[in-house]
Amino acid sequence: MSSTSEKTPVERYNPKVAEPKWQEQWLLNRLFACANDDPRPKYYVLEMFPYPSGRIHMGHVRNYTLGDVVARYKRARGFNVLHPMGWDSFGMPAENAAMEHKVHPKEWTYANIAAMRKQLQSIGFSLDWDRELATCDVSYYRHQQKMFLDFAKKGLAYRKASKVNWDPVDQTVLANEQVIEGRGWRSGAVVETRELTQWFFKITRFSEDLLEKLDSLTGWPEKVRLMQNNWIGRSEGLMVRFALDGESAKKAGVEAEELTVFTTRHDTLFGARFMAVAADHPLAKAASEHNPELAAFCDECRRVGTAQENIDKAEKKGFDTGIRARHPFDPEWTLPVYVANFILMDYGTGAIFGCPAHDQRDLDFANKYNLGNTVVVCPEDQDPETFIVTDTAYVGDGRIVHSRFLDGLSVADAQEEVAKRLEKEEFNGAPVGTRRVNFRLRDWGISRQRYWGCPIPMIHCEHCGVVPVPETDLPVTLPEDVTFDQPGNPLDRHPTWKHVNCPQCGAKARRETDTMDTFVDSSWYFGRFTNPHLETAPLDRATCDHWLPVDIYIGGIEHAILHLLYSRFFTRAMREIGLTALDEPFNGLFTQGMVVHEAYGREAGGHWDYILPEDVRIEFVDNERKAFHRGDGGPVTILGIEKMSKSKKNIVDPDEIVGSYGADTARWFMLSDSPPERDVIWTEEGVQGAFRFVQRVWRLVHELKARAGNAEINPQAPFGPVGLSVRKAAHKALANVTDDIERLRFNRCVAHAYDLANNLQEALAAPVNSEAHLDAAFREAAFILLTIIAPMMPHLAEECWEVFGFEGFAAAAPWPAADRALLQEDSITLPVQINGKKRADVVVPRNAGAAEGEALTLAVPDVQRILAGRPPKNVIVVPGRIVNVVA
RNA sequence: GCCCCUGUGGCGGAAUUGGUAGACGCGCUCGACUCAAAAUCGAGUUCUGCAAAGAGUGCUGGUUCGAGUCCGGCCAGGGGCACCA
Repeated sequence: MSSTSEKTPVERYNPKVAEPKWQEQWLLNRLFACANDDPRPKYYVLEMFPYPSGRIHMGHVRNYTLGDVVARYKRARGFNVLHPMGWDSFGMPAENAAMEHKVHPKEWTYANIAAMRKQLQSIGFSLDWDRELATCDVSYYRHQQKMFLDFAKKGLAYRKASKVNWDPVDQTVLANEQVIEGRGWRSGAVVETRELTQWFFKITRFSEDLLEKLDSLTGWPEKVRLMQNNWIGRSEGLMVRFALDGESAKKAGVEAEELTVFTTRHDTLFGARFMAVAADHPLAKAASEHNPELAAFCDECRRVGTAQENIDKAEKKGFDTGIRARHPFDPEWTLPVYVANFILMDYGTGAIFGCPAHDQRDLDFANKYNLGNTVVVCPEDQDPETFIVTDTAYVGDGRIVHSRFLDGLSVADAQEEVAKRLEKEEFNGAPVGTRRVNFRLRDWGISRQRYWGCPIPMIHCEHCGVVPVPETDLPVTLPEDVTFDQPGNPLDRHPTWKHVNCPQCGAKARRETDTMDTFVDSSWYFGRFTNPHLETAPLDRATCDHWLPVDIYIGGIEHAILHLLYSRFFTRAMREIGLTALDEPFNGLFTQGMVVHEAYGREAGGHWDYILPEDVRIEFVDNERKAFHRGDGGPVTILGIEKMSKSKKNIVDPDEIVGSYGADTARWFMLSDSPPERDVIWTEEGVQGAFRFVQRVWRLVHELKARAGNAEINPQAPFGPVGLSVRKAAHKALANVTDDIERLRFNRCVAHAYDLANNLQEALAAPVNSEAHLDAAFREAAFILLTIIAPMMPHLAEECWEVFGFEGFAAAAPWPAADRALLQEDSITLPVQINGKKRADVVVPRNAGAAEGEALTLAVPDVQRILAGRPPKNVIVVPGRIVNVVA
């Protein structure tokens, strides 16, 4: 580059050279390796680990950038920071790849991991790679198998029959999310409801605790706590045992003498008109045996299944079993017992008493079968004699009516009265009523008919039943010689793998061929990171309890329930088997927004032909943004801003961005525009803006270097006006960034950095010939500027650090404290409002009281002009803030 | 249906938590440099208005000396749950 100007232009900053250089230096100097026995206070930063799909996407870049800023900042603040990375590496896509590309899942997965590791390293995340783990490593999942056995011993893992979505073509269980419009998402086959015996984790043992401890998770977003609260779904009610009329039961061929229901509205017991049970209820099954019509009805109910759409469409239907139940307060009063399609077997007892007047579903049902209704709760503003219910049930509060001894009571009092009486009432030697807390939460079914997962270490023996694999035989490893040329579970059709001898009796037995849900793998990896190479146990208790809970856990909101709830369950289960003393795994939780991008397309024969952003050119025509195709120049429609997805082609590849602008630019842009919890819109202009700033910092640092001395700052030195303003700007920025980084307000940190750069540029342009200590002020300002950008743009900071010759690495430098004395001005300018509108300014001494403030305000010419001689009615002086004159 | 969140310039957003609305960035306009472009630098950019001034944080009412912020009622957008007895 040639130059004719006085200043020697600085060569542009080249991230392609600088970034790999510093990444290598950090690694060589082991700056991010973290020791368990370090005496400094600990800080555990964790981002949700990725599935190794093959390439990282912008969502990953955002997620790990957010975590990296915190990790680097906390390191600078003197913490021993644990910031690890791993791979959630079991799961379906590897098997799909095997089926489609004839590549072994293991090979595919580890190749992806290698590629993605390289990508992550190119972005300069300060990760401790010594602790890397993949859940498909035998050294990881062997411990999971051990935990499974320990859980089983404690009753936390068990087998039971349950209904599942079964894909008859792929011959596997599908999760609810994998059933689209009643068909398997891969095969397109109509999904059947099957009753299969599956392995479950007893998450419901901790329902109460999982709910209660939500209150202690003050570092979690309110929204996530609320979602978990709803998911666990606690409700208080009463279990009520209804005696069955013997004669009618006998006629129906049923031996049962009673029917138990769960209710939260026992105050409406006198409004009962019928009873209803689920199609799978034992009573329905027993009665079906003697009644083919009823059996057919029950089959029909089962077929409708659990798909949401069916539920929405389905009409309330029932079938009278002929059985009659006796009212608990009046043996002469009998109620018909129906089998009904809207009763769920797995909530409560699978049976209800129907009170049509005060429950919409019951009312719909009663109206269809002409069962009538009795109003027993009357709204306060209604006359009990005239208040009736026809099509809309009344579910609100009110006075109890038409209910014998309950009349006149409130809903709450009536519930208490009913509970008290029925607790004392006896039937067959036990109380009729029992108070009961019921939860919506159900146990976690973990069996998957898949190959690429953690094998469940159990053996089925004809003589001994289900027998655990002896611990000495662990791990149960996946066989490698498997085929994917036909549907179904490769483990099941492997010629030898499943054939084993029973560990108890030695007879020929069958290995469990189901593997675990991949959510199991991710439910404890955060603990494993604390001691990832431990061979003798999943965790070392002391180490685990030292590091956990995770101080800040960062990831997407989509895991608000599943992963986060499962991890909370696992922590409790691990506590029961003595692995930890921990209450909760994650102290702080941050849910980041998505990376979204404009989508572009052209209409082509009734469908949208999407176009990659890189093939689109944006121009302004008459002040309007227009898009054109870079290839043929034709007009392109700008579609909405959406989540980056392959199908809409609105994706930007991190490698491309890092390749053309560098990692720091990508990181800076990710942090700059939107608050981290909101979606960020990825734009080419925004990236260029970030890149401009990278270059601007580079130039600025060189200009500062040219003006700065080598002397350290002496705060007592007599600074001139420029030096003082430089120092004030620098320390203000430092104080602001410190404050905002602690609260994860990175978009504001970015703004403060811009502010400081603007201020410094202004100061450099100021016509100063000589001013005492100005060189030291510039040196200090450069140091502060680099300190505050270092967590966000670590490579640039490092390169500039070297330009200035500051000591050591920027990445290892301690965080300086802002000089608070510089943040206070001697006199301040207060806005003056007159009747709430800003009209003037007044300059007052920093410590001016209300009286002095008022006097100075009333002396301001503008104020006097507006008041025009009239005395103000009131003057409110908020010291240091504002003055409001009421005229 | 129930529960929750969010509405601020052309755009992303800021506003010390009741105290100067629009920081900072993007975009746009004008100018300087250049043969030219890029890069860079300077000026401007909520709306109406030449200006003085006035209006302004989804709409509407209220509390307050003072409301983007608090309260009531609407409207719009987004999310979660849902035959849960």
